[in-house]
Amino acid sequence: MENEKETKKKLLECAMKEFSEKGYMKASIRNICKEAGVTTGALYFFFKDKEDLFGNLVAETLMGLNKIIVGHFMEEATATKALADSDSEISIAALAEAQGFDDDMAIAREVIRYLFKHKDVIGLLLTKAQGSCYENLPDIMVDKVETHYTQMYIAMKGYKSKKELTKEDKFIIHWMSHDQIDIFIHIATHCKNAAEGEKQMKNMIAYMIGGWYGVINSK
Amino acid sequence: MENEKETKKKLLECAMKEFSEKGYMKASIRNICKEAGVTTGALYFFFKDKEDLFGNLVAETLMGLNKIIVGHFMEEATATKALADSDSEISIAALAEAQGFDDDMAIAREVIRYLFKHKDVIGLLLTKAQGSCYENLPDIMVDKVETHYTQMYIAMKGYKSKKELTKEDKFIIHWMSHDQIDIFIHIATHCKNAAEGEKQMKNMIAYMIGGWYGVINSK
Amino acid sequence: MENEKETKKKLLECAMKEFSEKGYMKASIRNICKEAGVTTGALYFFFKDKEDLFGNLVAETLMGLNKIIVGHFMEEATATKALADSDSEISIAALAEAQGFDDDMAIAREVIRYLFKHKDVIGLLLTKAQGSCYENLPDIMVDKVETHYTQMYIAMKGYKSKKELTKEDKFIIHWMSHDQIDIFIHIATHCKNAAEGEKQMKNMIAYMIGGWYGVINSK
Amino acid sequence: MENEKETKKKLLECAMKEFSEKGYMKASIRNICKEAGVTTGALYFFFKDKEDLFGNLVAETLMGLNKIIVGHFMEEATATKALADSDSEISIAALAEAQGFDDDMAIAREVIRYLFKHKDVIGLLLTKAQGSCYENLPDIMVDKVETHYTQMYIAMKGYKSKKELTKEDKFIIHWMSHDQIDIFIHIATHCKNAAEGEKQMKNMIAYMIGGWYGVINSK
DNA sequence: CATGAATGAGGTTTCATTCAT
DNA sequence: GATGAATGAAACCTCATTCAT
Repeated sequence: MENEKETKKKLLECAMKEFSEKGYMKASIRNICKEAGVTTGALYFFFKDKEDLFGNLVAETLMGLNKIIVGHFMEEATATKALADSDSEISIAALAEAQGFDDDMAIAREVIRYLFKHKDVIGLLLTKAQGSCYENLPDIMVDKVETHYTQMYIAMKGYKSKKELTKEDKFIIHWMSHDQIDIFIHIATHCKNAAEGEKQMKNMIAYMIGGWYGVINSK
Repeated sequence: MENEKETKKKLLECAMKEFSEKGYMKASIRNICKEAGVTTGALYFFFKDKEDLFGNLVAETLMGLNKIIVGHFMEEATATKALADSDSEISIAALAEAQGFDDDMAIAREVIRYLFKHKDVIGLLLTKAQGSCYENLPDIMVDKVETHYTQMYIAMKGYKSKKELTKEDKFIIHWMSHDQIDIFIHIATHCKNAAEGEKQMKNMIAYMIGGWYGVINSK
Repeated sequence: MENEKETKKKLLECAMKEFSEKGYMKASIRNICKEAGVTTGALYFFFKDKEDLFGNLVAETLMGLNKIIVGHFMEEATATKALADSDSEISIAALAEAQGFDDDMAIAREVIRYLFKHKDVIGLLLTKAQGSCYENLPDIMVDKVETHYTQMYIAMKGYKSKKELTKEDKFIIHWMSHDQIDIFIHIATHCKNAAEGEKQMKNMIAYMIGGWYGVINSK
Repeated sequence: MENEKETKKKLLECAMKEFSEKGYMKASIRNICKEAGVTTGALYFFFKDKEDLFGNLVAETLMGLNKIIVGHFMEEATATKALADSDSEISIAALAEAQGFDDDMAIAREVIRYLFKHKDVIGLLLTKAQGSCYENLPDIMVDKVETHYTQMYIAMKGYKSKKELTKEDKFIIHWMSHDQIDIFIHIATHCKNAAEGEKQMKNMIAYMIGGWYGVINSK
């Protein structure tokens, strides 16, 4: 009863090690099994295939991350949108600043804590997934953030509708969304722990906010 | 004499196609040769191994890129350093702004033109090199930029020496260097041509400058 | 007590499905168990191995079929033999015709009804058994029929003993036996139900009888 | 130069042996290579995959067989059709008999000779191909013969058009077509050589002709 | 009666590379 | 310069079967 999942655990551990060292594609099922002291058949009893094995390593963490990101940015998007529907122009910009950015640190803090709570899995997902179905994860997260940032950008620019967005607007919004995700990735992959991550995050946020205003105020 | 380099050219063309489609690791030497209408033996006459083949595709472009980046940022670094050695504090910041940023567009323009002049090879290097010895290229370029940015940061912060740099300073400098490179990559991979790239670059620079000031001015 | 045979039944059902769809060799024990919602261990409690599982599916039907064929053809063989031992030559041919063929429809009808009563199992046996120990079933049945047909052939040819059979005689007897079985297989696999099978059987019998006379009367 | 295709030949020989002994599905690529004293990679230099290997063994023979069967039965079909378009009813039946059957022996002789000329390959195709793309070969040949036999049946029945064919007619035509092919298979798999095959064929043809008349004349 | 776990051998196919000619 | 042939290792995966519990 106690050691009933010993093998599976061992397999997952060894898989984690192998994937972390070699990346998804170069990781060898044989190696993982050999390391775990088990035949390949045993692995295939627990996991459907290589992808499933990788999935078992990251799925839970990924869902949690997703919940946090979608959750927060959706909340905000709704709030921003509500305000964007009101009349006074000044208040919009003020609010965007007050609500959009000042809250950022809080959100970021949660994200970062989560990232570090699952540091190794996150590392796998962000830098070792090439060849698996998770290889586009950052892009997917960027997409989610982008929706939110588009609303915020519209509000700050004083646009009345999405239709006023130029090609250039869209491009820079995409970039800033991308950069937002990249900041998280950077912190996750360059800081030792959450405490340090949060500390560095302050500058990162200053950078981002500065960047936003740079863009918004540029002619 | 005439067709003796025909085969090599064909091979390189087909290799470019294969690597571009599948990435370094999934690319198949056999496929490349089949496509080129040549046996694998022939390929190994011209190239030492898979890595060498890839290298032949990208080496020249890479060296050119290197020259541009190193060249420019080194020039600047020298100039900035000279100024940093002078006394007046005000002039330093003013200069950093005047010289550091205003010139950025010029440099960026050159880089971008170069990127688009070798768009396909650059694409290979930036997004398809995983598994080859070039997979860390962006990191290497970041390192180069970082030297320059460190000088600039010191100047703008009014530090008197490198020794005043805190851990946080170093971290954000690294991030901004990374982001600078990322901006180039983003443009190279998201714009159709140099003209569009340059157009989008304006906002990108506004973003970066804003970011810098955000960081420098943050308490 | 009640559900103790539930599992076995379920297993047999799923085995039937799997064997029918993929044939003996390609059928997967794992699949069968998965489909039955049971582990492979359970299957091996009820059945010795793959072959035993297949056997359990077909054994009963096979025995019944065997009984019918052997039974009937043996009866006939005895009857024909008795007549063959009598003297009058004419009566032999007349009888062979009168008794041998006219009864065929009755026998065939019974066989066909049986085949369709166990259509699915018969289908398994006749077309999906390759790789199992039943793959030669048709040959075995042919052998049984052949004994009978040999007697009948001797009678119709007016031979006095088995020894008069030439190599050619034996060959065509074997063929006709084979064809007889093939007719049953053809009907079992090409007709929807017994009724249709019986209807088509008329022509088949006309064909066979015609064939026999063709052979008997040929120089 | 002389032994340049030694390996391929060896591989084909061993493949022939393995397929003949175990059938397509149970045949093992590894075994074939081991037997040939070659690594699996070598096999995959010459053949695309298992199916291609099997195909190389049978393709040529199969095409030849096809040519013979299609060729002959098409000729006949044309001839019969031409006659069927003429007026006198009697002549049609007479002709069908005279031309349709009397020529059968000649055609059969050619087919049989061909079968025995490629006895082993034919054996492979007819009894060992299950699991490969050739597993339905007999059915395909039956289809080809069936077209011809349908014309012949119409002529002998005195029908004026295909539309007069009942379901029963079609069924028995299919059967007789099937049986025709089966006769060839039977001979190919039961006779030692062409000479014996041809000898046995006489009775087989008598059987078939008798069968046809049995069917045609049955009420 | 059945589970869950594991074996071990085997399956086909692909890979980058080598080398005599 | 290039071919054709071959290597040998490795890839992922599936199989029927066993057995302690």
